[in-house]
Amino acid sequence: MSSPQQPVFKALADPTRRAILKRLQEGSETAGEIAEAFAISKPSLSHHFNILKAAELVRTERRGQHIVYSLDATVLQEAMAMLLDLFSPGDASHEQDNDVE
Amino acid sequence: MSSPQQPVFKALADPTRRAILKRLQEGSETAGEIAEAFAISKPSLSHHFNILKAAELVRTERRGQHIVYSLDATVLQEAMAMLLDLFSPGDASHEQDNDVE
DNA sequence: TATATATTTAGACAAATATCTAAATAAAAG
DNA sequence: CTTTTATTTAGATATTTGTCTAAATATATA
Repeated sequence: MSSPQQPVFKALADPTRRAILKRLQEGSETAGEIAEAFAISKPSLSHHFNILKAAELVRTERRGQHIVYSLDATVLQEAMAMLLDLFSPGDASHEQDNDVE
Repeated sequence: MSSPQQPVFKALADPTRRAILKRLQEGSETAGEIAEAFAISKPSLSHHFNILKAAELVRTERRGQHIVYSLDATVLQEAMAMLLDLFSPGDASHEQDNDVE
């Protein structure tokens, strides 16, 4: 079994992506709206969107010419659970795979 | 203000490092003991230790010729808090800096 | 249909990362 | 004080990552 949350931790490792999630937490936004808030090019943002989508941290929906991004908290919860696990010695009943080859 | 938890998320992004933390959660170990559990070289592990130390996720203590590594959960809690923040729209009273240049 | 707007894909490139082997350092034991 | 054991540092290298510009795609509108 290989770690299903690897893409999530990778996604969270970048400050720009965390900032995107932070914005989306306040409400859905179009790619363009998000792009306005950052100093990097739209293609670069698009690349970050792809990583967030791959990690299932965001969902997308087309609305006319716009693509609306919104937060998907489900996977975030799993990542949290994994971190929580690091706190709680003893209870290893729901141990996760650690993906070391 | 620049993100103080950037090193933590970077540290957590690597599966080997997460596995190291996981082991330490069960109890402190020497560098050598940890190394035995992984298929990579000791210098490579040492590199990972440095990153974990820089993120303040582990502490070290010399015991004779051995160096004992143990988990430091403090910073982990802060990371958790940041993730938790992503869940709770509305309450922005303890908002964190997002470190986008 | 032609044009404008929104977003993504393609391809290039520099910087960061994970890994390795060889050498250095530190402590213990003979 | 020399040797062994434990760990780290140095330096090299291949891969991954974040960024860019230019081009492609998709939708809306004149």
